[in-house]
Amino acid sequence: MLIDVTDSTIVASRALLGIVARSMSPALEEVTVPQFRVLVVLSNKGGMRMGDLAEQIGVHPSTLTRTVERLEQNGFILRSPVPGNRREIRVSLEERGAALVETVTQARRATILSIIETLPAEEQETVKQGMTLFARAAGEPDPADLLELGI
Amino acid sequence: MLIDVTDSTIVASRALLGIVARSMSPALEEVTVPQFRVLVVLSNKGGMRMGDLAEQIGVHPSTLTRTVERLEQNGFILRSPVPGNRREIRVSLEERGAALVETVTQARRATILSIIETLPAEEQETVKQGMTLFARAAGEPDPADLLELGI
DNA sequence: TCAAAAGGTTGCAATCGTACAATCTGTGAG
DNA sequence: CTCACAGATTGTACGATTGCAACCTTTTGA
Repeated sequence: MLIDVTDSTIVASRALLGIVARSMSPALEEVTVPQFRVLVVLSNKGGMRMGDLAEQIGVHPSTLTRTVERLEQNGFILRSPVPGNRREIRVSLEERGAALVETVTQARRATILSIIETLPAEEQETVKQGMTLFARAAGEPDPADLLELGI
Repeated sequence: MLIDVTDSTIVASRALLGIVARSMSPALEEVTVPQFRVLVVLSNKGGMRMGDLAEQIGVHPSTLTRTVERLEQNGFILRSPVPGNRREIRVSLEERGAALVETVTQARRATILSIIETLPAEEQETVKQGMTLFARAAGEPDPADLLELGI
């Protein structure tokens, strides 16, 4: 029985992964995965200093400088001086960057919604309860893990 | 209500994605993501010709040649001539490659199992039903989508 | 038999990500 | 004021992915 639940969950996870990957795929024609990670972090946590961003993402500051450079050149983000401190640089999302993340998020939601819509109401309720229980038991995922995939 | 189910599912998907990413992360210290994709395909579909493998993965044959070269040098896969045809080359998993994929799969199962174990039996049942319903409604994910993430 | 097609590999070039070391500018403590 | 430290960028180097074009060998069809 325990095996049953695990198997069901693994199968469902494959379906969800497919959805996530597909939702991201258009974005990956505009930016690379590491670049998208930057956008996602900025979207979740808001603008921040270069150093903090590098730490969040887990790359060397010099690496981030180059990545951010490319993102800025393509209009996804903005680098601006911090008032009152001329050493630090603040990075934040430009409209284009925010829109890209938003597009992916919306696509994901829309896909899931369209799948759930195909179920009768009482089955929707079951899905909701099952997902909620699992999510609660699993706890919040480590953000660093999610970043690995650029979520 | 529809929104509720969608939200629950999205939250659960984040948890599942964290699990998937974390399970993959040790493997990514041994191979790159594109390399891992090759291993996964070979694990799922068995050995095949270079050309077919390139098509499965969606890269140019010449790209695959180089990737496979590296995997072979590190003992993850094997390139062997096809008997009866001296043009084609068959690629298949070496023990080391199979073990790597297996490790990731097992880690994923173990994590999910450990989470589900924390639930009382009747909640496990609910999770099972919910996951099963969702998975069925979602259908099989397009393998090409999954590959995007190296699953 | 011979030319065309199939299957793979090599040469070449561009792009990224990555880190380390060195550097430059600013800040802050003494 | 000066010196150590903080924050970020530049110089440098390397490895990986990627595709295109050219090429070699083998197969196959006319």
